Amino acid sequence: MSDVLVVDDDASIRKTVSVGLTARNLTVRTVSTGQDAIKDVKDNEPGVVVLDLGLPDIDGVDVVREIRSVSAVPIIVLSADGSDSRKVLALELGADDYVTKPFSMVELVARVRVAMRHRERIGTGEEVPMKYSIGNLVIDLSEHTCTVADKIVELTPKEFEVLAMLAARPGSLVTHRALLKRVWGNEYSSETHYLRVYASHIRKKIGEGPGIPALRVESGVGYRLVLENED
Amino acid sequence: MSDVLVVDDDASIRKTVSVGLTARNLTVRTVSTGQDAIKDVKDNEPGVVVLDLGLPDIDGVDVVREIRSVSAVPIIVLSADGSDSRKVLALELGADDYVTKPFSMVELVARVRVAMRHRERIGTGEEVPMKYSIGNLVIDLSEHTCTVADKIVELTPKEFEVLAMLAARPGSLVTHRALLKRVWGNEYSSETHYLRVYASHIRKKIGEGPGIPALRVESGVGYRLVLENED
DNA sequence: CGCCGCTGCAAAGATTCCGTAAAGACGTGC
DNA sequence: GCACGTCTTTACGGAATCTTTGCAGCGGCG
Repeated sequence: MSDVLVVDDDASIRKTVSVGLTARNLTVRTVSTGQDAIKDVKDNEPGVVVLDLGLPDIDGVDVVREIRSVSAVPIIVLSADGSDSRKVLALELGADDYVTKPFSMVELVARVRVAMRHRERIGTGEEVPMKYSIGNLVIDLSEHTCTVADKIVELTPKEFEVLAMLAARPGSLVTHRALLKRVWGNEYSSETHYLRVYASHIRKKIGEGPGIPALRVESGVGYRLVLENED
Repeated sequence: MSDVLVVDDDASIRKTVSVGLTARNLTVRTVSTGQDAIKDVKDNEPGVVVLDLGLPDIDGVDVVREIRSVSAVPIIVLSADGSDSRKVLALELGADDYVTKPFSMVELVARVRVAMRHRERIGTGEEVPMKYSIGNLVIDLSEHTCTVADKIVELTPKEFEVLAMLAARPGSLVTHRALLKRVWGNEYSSETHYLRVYASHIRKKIGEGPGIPALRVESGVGYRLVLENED
């Protein structure tokens, strides 16, 4: 229930985290590989998983996918640096939070506590969808594919992340800042020219027409994905 | 809950207001000094406060300040004449509306009702609602959209902010200064010509008609969004 | 009535923001 | 090294937005 599974190949991090969390009255179990992590989740149903993305055997993103296929346990991802694009992918796949290394123990403990409180809620129906459809556009997070009218559209990683974030809230405005923070990292939150370029690419790739959502800009604020009905 | 505290040193006004509001099924309590008013707010938590600015003991503006420091109760200010500059000050300190003496009972009752409706919203836990509806006008903050009778109205960022601020307190007066401060920043707080231009744009975009709130100006003071019922 | 402050509105100018293309930088695999 | 895909950076025309300005109308007041 209040046990934490820590997954990291680095023994010193396992030690630090383990000691830190134990000191806060949490039961900790540590493993060093993705295989063991998945097995432990199946066997012991931990309360929270703290997962390093850089594992020796399986890519951390795949571990998230695997865990999500069998459990709704909150996952906190440890990413090597802020620009690691896999952390975004991990979040899209259902990870709940991430912490960038190096991190302070206080921070991690805080996140773990938040995740535990969250956990009580997700059991009650609100699942993280693995697939977003807006008209003929389908973003499949688990397959990591984008299709328009059942035809696969090849997107680069960054294009996919931007589009996935917009597709997660169809019709809603997503600010420049939010997009930049999540896809490029906190420190890029004012480099809006990236968005201009990627918006252009995405539009070209998904095309336009009835049933295809349009990527609309709100000048100076952000972007949104809308399915329009021409009058 | 639906009780009104009337604060005025003039006994005849206390009587008039008291009778008028009671006739509309409202519970009325009257006091004659600022001291008593503040005490009553603390002790009895009235639903609305009707406050005369010209009190014998404490300046009305200070009473507003005091009440605001302990309660979010809507305050309707009574000012001696239209040129009383303290009414603007009172509004900026958090009063919700003002009525100039002499006033008609219908007018005051209407203001009290608006204030009560406003209060119900803040009372029900939803301190910062993500959506404001006034008749057919809906401002959705999370989607960042504005619709009139379910049709999307495209607003520029500044237009949206101005309208959202007014929609957050439907019927209540929002001062020029408050609008300018929030939308343009502190240093623009006297450039009222911006407001004239944007008020014009907003009116043109949301249109007018039954169910559509009107953007009314209170000359020299501020703007308000009111849903009118033409007779 | 004339003056004055405030407003609504329109139009033009200034500024910021966007879309697009194109070229350089970077890493990966051959 | 070379080819390739991706990301980053830059530049510029055009669009959208913001700011400024001018003028007419309205109401209060002497």
